[in-house]
Amino acid sequence: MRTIRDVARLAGVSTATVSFVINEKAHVSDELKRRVLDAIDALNYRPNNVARSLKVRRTQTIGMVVPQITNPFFGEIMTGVEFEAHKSGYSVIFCNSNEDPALETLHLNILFERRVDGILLSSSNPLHMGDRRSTRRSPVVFVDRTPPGYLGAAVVGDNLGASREAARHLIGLGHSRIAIITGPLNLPICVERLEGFRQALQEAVLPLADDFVKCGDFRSESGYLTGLELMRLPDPPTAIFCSNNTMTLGLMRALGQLGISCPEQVSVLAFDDFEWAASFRPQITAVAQPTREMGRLATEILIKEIEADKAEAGSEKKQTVVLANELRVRDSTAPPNRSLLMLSST
Amino acid sequence: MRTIRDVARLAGVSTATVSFVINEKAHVSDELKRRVLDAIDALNYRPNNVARSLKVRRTQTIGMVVPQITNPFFGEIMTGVEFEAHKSGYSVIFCNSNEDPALETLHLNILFERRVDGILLSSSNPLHMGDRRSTRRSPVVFVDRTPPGYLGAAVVGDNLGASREAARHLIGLGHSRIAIITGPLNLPICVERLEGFRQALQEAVLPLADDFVKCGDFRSESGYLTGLELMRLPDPPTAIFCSNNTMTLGLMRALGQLGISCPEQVSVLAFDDFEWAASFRPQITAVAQPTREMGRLATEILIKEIEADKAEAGSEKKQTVVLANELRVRDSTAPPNRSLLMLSST
DNA sequence: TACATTAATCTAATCGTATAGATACACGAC
DNA sequence: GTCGTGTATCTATACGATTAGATTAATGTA
Repeated sequence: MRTIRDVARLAGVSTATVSFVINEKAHVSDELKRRVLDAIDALNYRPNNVARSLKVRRTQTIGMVVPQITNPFFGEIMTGVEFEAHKSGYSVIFCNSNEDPALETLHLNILFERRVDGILLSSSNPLHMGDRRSTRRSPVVFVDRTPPGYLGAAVVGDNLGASREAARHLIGLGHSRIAIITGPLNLPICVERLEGFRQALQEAVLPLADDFVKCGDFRSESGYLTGLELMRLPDPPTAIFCSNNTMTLGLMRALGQLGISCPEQVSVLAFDDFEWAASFRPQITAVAQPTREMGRLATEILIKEIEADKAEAGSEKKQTVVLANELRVRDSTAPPNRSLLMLSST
Repeated sequence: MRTIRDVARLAGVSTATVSFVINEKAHVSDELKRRVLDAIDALNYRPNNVARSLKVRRTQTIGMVVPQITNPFFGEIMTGVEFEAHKSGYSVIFCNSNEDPALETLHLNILFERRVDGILLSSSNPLHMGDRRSTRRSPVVFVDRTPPGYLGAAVVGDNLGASREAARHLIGLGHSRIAIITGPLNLPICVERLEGFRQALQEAVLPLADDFVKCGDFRSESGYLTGLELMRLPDPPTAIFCSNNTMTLGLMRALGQLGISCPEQVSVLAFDDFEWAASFRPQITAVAQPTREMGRLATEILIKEIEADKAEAGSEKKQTVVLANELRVRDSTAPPNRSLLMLSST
């Protein structure tokens, strides 16, 4: 492997000069510049960024930890992250915490030891206090999921507002027996989604039976199981609000298995849209979050913070940015069908 | 930021001793070990992996370049990669080439300058010869897509065999007017998929009209457009074989828009399965590739090669591993319906 | 001509770690 | 008591780049 010294020797200059032409940091005469470039070419030299990082104390790398690398929701976020990072000359290391707080902490430590310049975190750790030490070391921007009570830099969706709007939509269609499948309630986003749902029901003076609040774990299987439970109740709901995309997949599978048609017998409204939702039946009415933009914006903010760190240590106004979500009404929600309802409950 | 020297000073030992206890490379007395660990704890010291990498000339990092980070197909592969890499103590930098050969080359160069220990590549560059120089520098394992005529390390699916089997399935149902939507034909995998399809038709002595071979670009939109073209032919096909998942989404959208029902009026068979295929109507009959396993296995092979490089320069038997694909028959394929056919062609 | 100023280039230290080789010490065997 | 052997620890250099500060050359000015 060639080094900057090899290039310097072949070009008959000092290593400093080679460094200057590579990084365009100082003016170098045309003559020397040519010789250096020729030497680089002849030796097929590529700078070693590890050495560079050690010296300049920046790696041009950001780390991102997500709870489910498989979930297209995070896939879209990652796409936005990769795009924005690459645009600004950063590479990104993606890590999968698999919804496991311990694994998340492990990943954060690994990333720190690699001296990433900053971290994007979609946390699955509700007790994030213990990690303050490790996250405080380098700038962190939270994406989608923040720790409870967190007030620093973050980019999130309007979970409460969107859920309230979603529930209103169902109520507006005439539903009064509405159930919700929540995610793990130690995550703030899940509490917010439940809270928005509750508010809408309260506005409309509708009851919310305990039976109608099912707590899942964001995995497909839990959507399937809680879906079965709900629809096997003596008086099943006429509409279900499901708190994320993977659980919705499970829910739809449960309906299919029970032979319950949607939206004729039960309406389904999902949090999180999927790209392919428009290609199949029923087309799901969903709350769409601007995922790619979330990733892009979080990265932009993080990089701004990283580069500000250099200039001034004074911590800027770190703010949580809340992006608006959009309710996309499609075919899976419709007015309750009383005749069918009677049929199914006999 | 604390360094190993700070730890050594506080513990009253040399940096070598600290290094030994951290890496467990040599025996250190219990007494000193305790003092070192206490000092590490007191200073909240974290080793700097950048410096370590420079010294030992390994970064414990692998780079992966994929054509579409958004596509769940690659998402699954990445999941397998991340899992296996983390298991072996490697981090992974994911890059998105966005099906752009120039961007792919740029990413490969960036990864090389970062001195990744190895590279996983799902190439969108059909003329990959020019890159030999850059890819030869560190071990490379191709995943899913290989360059034409490539014979080195790779993990791929059995495209030809699976396509042949898929076409046989359609033929077995009684179809004789079968169309195909291919991907870009400069990619070997696309040629293979077309070839397998052709072989099955030849076996059955069925004709393949030029009209029935549409070339897409692996994006949803091209599936939509070619789908429209196919179904607007004077004599449209009774079955369509679609070469990847995103184009299938477009195709289904086209059918929906034209009011053509599947499988009653046309059967659809897709290459690439989706996790959610079982949750919606119609449930798509698909060729499922073992994506996660592809990623996992490719990573395992790559890491084995990396760690062998250390020991012996002798290039092992680098082989292309072909994983079997599975045809999952669901609802989107059925025998052609003659009465409906008559109806639609008048 | 002598001197100040500026620009181009070089010298040498540094980033934080790993590790080869040197050193010191303890323990038996003779 | 001497010598060899093995173990524990330390000293000092190297990894490959950047960059402050020194040096040299070129130019302008009085």
